[in-house]
Amino acid sequence: MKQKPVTIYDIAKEAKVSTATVSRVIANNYPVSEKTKKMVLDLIKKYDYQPNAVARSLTKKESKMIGFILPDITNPFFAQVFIEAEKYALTKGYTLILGNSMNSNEIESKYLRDLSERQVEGIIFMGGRINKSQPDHMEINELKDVMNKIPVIMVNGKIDGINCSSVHTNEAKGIDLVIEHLVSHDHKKIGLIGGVKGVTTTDIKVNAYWRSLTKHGLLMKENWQIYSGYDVDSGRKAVETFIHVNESDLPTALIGINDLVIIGALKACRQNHLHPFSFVGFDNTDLTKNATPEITSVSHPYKDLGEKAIDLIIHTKTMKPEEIWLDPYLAIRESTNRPH
Amino acid sequence: MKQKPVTIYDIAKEAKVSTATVSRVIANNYPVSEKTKKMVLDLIKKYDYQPNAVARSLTKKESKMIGFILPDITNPFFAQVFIEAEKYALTKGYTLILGNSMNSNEIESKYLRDLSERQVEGIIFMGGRINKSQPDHMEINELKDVMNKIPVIMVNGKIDGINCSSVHTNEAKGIDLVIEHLVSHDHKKIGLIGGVKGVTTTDIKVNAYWRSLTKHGLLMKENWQIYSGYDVDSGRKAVETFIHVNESDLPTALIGINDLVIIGALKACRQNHLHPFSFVGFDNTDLTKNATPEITSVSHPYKDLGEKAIDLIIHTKTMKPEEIWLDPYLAIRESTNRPH
DNA sequence: CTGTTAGCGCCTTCAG
DNA sequence: CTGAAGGCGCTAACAG
Repeated sequence: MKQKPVTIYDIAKEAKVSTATVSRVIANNYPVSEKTKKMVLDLIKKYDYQPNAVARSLTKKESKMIGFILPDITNPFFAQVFIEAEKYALTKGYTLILGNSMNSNEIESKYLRDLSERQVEGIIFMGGRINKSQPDHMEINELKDVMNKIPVIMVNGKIDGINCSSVHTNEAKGIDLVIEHLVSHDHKKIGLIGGVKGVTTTDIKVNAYWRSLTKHGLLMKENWQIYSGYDVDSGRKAVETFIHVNESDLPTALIGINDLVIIGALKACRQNHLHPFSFVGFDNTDLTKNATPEITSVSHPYKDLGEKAIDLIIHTKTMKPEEIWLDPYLAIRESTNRPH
Repeated sequence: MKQKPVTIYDIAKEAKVSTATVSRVIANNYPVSEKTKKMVLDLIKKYDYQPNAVARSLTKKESKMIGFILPDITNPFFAQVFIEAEKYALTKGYTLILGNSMNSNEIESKYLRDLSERQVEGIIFMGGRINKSQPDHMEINELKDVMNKIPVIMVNGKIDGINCSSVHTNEAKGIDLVIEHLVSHDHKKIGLIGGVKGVTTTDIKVNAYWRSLTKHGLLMKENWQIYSGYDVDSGRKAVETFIHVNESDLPTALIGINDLVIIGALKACRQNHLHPFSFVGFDNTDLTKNATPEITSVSHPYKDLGEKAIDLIIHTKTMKPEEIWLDPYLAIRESTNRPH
């Protein structure tokens, strides 16, 4: 089964030319006579010769690989960004290596190291340590070590003390869009649920929420903003505390820190026969389209996010750190209506 | 920012030993005096030296990378398997390279080629060409070419004319489980929707469906099995044709070829005020847990699927092709009840 | 247009 | 226990 691989040398020998010539016809970046070119090409086909990318990487000192570290590809939000990045990278001749950290710091570190040893030309980082407002020293230092060797860029994240390029969804603007939308549907009492205080993206959204309420002169009740986490169950729990705490004075619309949370909230409301709510998610994952009712959600500019991330890696060698901000948009669906 | 990388040679020089010695302390597989070992280790730390995995791959002729080609990582079914494989691979010292084919034949071919050039030690293949009952010659030949060089293994797929190792979910058994479950809840009229005739997994499920109905002596109506595709919309469409074709004589339970289809069906039923149905999905993705009601679904043995796939790659060098069949189980949820 | 010659960074005999 | 030397497969000057 495993045949010994044919090398550029084998081809050269049989073609009675030098390896340099073979290399040239493969790279096709240098004049070679039509005749020898054809001959070499024929042999390449005959033996199904494939250049050894590892050897090439070693000589050229470029691996044409880019690392991508994220917490969990099973999460459609990350998967969306990743796949856009991959599609784009492919057109540029790059291959991505995905590292799922599973929210484990050690695995994150392991991949950081592994990818760098594998000579990836850059690492795209999403989630994990780059979203903590208080990352520890070790974590920062590891990143810095890697950044001494290859460019690291962050998607929707930022760490104090690390100065690298990044692409961001303007999530604050996303919240603005939601609230404008709700206000235009006559909602005056709007709640925000989910997330964890101290996680960058949560903080951004929460701040934007309060700012936007103020701007629209809406009622602000501290109890209408509830931290609870990021999964479906967090959404359910949030609704329950909600009912407890706010009793009769409930908002007419609920914004989830992400889609999972709002789905949990929707389920909980249904179980408790609470219908006056409008629901808005964040991330615009498939979940929102598949839910009943279909849920309005803020969408990241996935394509741009992925493509810019790749561009930053490819070009960062020659550029100084750059921060790119991209606007989200609102995917409006059935879950937002006028309050009764 | 980009400092010139420190090599094994730099370390050797400063330690006044040979590169061989440094190599030995790194590999830690050969006697080296404690003193020089410590010295080298200190220097490695001092310069944050990391061995160049590309160079190592070249000399050792092993890349410690495994390729994984699948249609779309955004699909939680594939993502599940991939992530289990990745976790396991990591413990074995391997890194996975993911290739999303986006259901494009060309991309599939491109990755097949790219991964093989990158010297991955094997390729795990899911979906795409390995699920067609009539793959074309080109597709098969490409696979064969690759298989001459490195092991290829298939997950839940098989092609005539290709003889390689594979891991499978026993999907027929999954259908059996569903029907038993439904029968035990007094269902006698059971439908199956979704899928495409000629796609291996669909064919398996459809065959199992008829066989199981026979076995239980249930009513078999040709119109109760409807091909329609794999996405949410296919589910919706299936229900609509259903209503058209079967008019008053509707089954009391519906099985979806996968979770997406059953979710579409659920939505359509709700819109048409059709409530007597019980619903069962296939794949046990998060979708089923997040739906309302939560949907009963057949679960693949994800962990085993992923781990066996890796094992097959790692060990296949010394073994002859092997076919592993794993049993699914039924995740029972709210969507299956007794018929009225 | 083509061949020769050095490496790329590391590992692995083979001698000490 | 340690060093010297060769080579993995390919590319990039440098000569012709």
